[in-house]
Amino acid sequence: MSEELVTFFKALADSNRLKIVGLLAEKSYSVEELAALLKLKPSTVSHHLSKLAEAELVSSHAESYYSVYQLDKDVLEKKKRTMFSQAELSTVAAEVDANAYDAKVIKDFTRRDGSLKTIPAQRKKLDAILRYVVRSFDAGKHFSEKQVNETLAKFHEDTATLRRELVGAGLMEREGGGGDYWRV
Amino acid sequence: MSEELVTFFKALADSNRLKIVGLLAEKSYSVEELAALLKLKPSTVSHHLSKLAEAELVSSHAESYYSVYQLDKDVLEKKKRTMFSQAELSTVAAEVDANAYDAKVIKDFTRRDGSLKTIPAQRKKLDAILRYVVRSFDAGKHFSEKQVNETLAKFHEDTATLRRELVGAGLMEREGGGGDYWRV
DNA sequence: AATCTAATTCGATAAACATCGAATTAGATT
DNA sequence: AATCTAATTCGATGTTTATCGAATTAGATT
Repeated sequence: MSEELVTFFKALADSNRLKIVGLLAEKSYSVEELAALLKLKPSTVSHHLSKLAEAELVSSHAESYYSVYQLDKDVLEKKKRTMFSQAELSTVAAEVDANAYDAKVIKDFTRRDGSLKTIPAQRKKLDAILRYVVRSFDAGKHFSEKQVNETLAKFHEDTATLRRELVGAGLMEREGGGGDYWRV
Repeated sequence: MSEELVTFFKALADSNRLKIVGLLAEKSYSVEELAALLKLKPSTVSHHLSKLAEAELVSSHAESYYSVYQLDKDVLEKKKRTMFSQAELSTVAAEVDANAYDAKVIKDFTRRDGSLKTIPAQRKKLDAILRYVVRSFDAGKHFSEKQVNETLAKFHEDTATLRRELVGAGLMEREGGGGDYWRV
């Protein structure tokens, strides 16, 4: 998906290639002419044109001795319209692993055995850890406060804090003073 | 002028930076969060963000421990609108030396003393050479055919061809069968 | 004031890339 | 068919750049 976008931006991320686009916007040119105008060797210009062609920005046709290149203005217009659209941006964002943040926090705060080194002080990290801890409670089942504490003790001695935060974060609910807990 | 444009495209010509833009389009993130999501080190993300900031695509503000980065959507919108406009393209094209083509052709076809090695067969090159040759005739003055031939002989022995082509290209005009020539 | 924590900067490294010259290819002219 | 000419491809080179880890900086919490 977004590799195509990178190809597009890479194609334009060079001052000589931008000049080529600027020149071709006016009229078509052969490789030789572009090389003379840019003071580059034909082989270099050929290389630049192949990058622009890969991004579908230019195309060429033979004309006597020459390969005459022209700008594909309709492609340019289309790219311009879709560029940075909501759809495009979220497509790019969708390529990142949304779980990577939680995974990193869990990795940072747990030991090999899965217990917590410390309880994170920072909100976002605590939330990630709570999402990790709550997975130990089967959904649908109900637990006494004693059972909850036993499970939480495998993670950290401060079971009271964990219990309170789980409820506060809305990951578990409680009913009655004595304590009937379940995962939401 | 176009260095700014190159900076802009370079900023977007990397898949991780595109992902950052995609993520920031949704909401703000700290460096640490971005690093976790992209599976990169914070120092690397910092480097990417500074490139995006240089292109004025993102900015940051301090928030407790964190530097929180946000996307500058208005800048993005503006860039999108002006991008590839007629004005922008001709600005870029204007940076190339319009005389470079003629200069290259003249260099390729003349000897140290300014005389022609050959007369170009190809139209565009011949035109460039004719523009070079015609500079030897003072504007405003009139010349007999004999005088014209004397001047052209310094360039090439085939004075008849040069004379005919100069008139044909509209660089000189003639009046009367005998020959009264002048530069236009 | 002392201590944390995240961000940034710096130095190093490996990969990507712009540029060139030489060799080759593809087409057109003679 | 033989010969030109421009374009492309290939190999080499020096520069840029993405990435990391270590050291430093800047701010906030205790």
